[in-house]
Amino acid sequence: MQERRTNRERSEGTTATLISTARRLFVERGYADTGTPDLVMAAGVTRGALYHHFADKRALFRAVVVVESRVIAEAVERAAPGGDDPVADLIAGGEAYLDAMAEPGRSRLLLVEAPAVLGTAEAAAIDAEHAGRTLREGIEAALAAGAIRPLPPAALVTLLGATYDRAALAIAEGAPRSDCTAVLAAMLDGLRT
Amino acid sequence: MQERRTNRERSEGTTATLISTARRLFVERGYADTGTPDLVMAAGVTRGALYHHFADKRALFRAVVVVESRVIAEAVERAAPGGDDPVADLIAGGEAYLDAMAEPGRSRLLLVEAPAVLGTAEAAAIDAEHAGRTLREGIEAALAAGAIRPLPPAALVTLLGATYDRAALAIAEGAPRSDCTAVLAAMLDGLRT
DNA sequence: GAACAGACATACAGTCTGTATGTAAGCTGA
DNA sequence: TCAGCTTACATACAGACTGTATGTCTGTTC
Repeated sequence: MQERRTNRERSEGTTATLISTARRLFVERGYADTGTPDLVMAAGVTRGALYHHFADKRALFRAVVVVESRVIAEAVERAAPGGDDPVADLIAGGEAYLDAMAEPGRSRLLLVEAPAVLGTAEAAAIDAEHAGRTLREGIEAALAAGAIRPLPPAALVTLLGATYDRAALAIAEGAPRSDCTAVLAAMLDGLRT
Repeated sequence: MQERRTNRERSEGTTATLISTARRLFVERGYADTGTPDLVMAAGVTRGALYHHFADKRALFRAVVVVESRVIAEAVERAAPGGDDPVADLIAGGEAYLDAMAEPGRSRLLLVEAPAVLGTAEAAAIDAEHAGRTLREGIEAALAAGAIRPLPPAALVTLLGATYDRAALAIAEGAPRSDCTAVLAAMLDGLRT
């Protein structure tokens, strides 16, 4: 019953197991309260494997954040592929974002722990390649179409993104989603031409 | 030259020294990278003193967060004591908030580390007693005066607060303040009746 | 198939946190 | 005023964790 595997398969399998296990534990207990001994035990490997594939615990956490960010961005893009009404796309993308962020623990991982562990700069850079990118594209499209007021795009992306982020966190902590979306809609109104 | 001090004076002096030293080090290096040995060395006391006055490292951090929050809230209240134009007060308070948050490291401490270390619930509770309270009062006044649309107050406070928070962080990281305030003003416009 | 590289497993060193114990100084009632 | 008590520390210790160094075994390559 010895399963014979190529080296590449071994590596990919081990890293995938580590990342998925880390994702679960970091979500359940948080980064600081998840020790690498526990983590590798749950993954069925040893700390040697972890430190062979990742520079340190932080690098593993970063990998988890990248995977989660990618999942979010894909969900948003699926919901708002970019039609002829940019503001409607923004709203649809926002709803999809809140849906994707409803996955338990995800908002804490991406919005609370990631900036603290990786630093705001690195966390923002990861976001800018994924969910943040979809928001930026949506805003640029709306600006180009003249649908929203000519404001600095970078600040628009940052502040509108922050609003959606905190809405996701609030909903995860039990706030009524309809209340949040009502306020979000009003704020978006203010950006309209 | 033995200075004779009452026990109460000793305690107050030691805790004050610990808190101010911790504030400096947590701001400079962050919570996780500030060890208690370093901290007490810088404060000129021993770890025994620290653990005599605080339950654990987290409790000391919490004390720092409370002090900083209080400073912010006082600055905001000084700038917006509550006049007859609630929206103008909101804007003035927001400016004061951004000013107060410009103190280097403060935004990271309060907006990034506090939620990660204390948890979002406890960080939000502390905020709700200080800066968050001033915002809530401002919004309630504006709602009562009919100056802004009748939206759920809790969601308004949360999401508008989030926008100001992220603006403070962005400014601390070099974003042009005028860009941020322009977008903030537009979003506030959306809330107006 | 021999040399090499990759993928781990194990052992170790350093550091940190929280606790338990010891001590000196303030406080308090008779 | 002083014996007894309490507060405010200082010191010593135990447990845990992170990152590194070293050893081994399997796949790969020439």
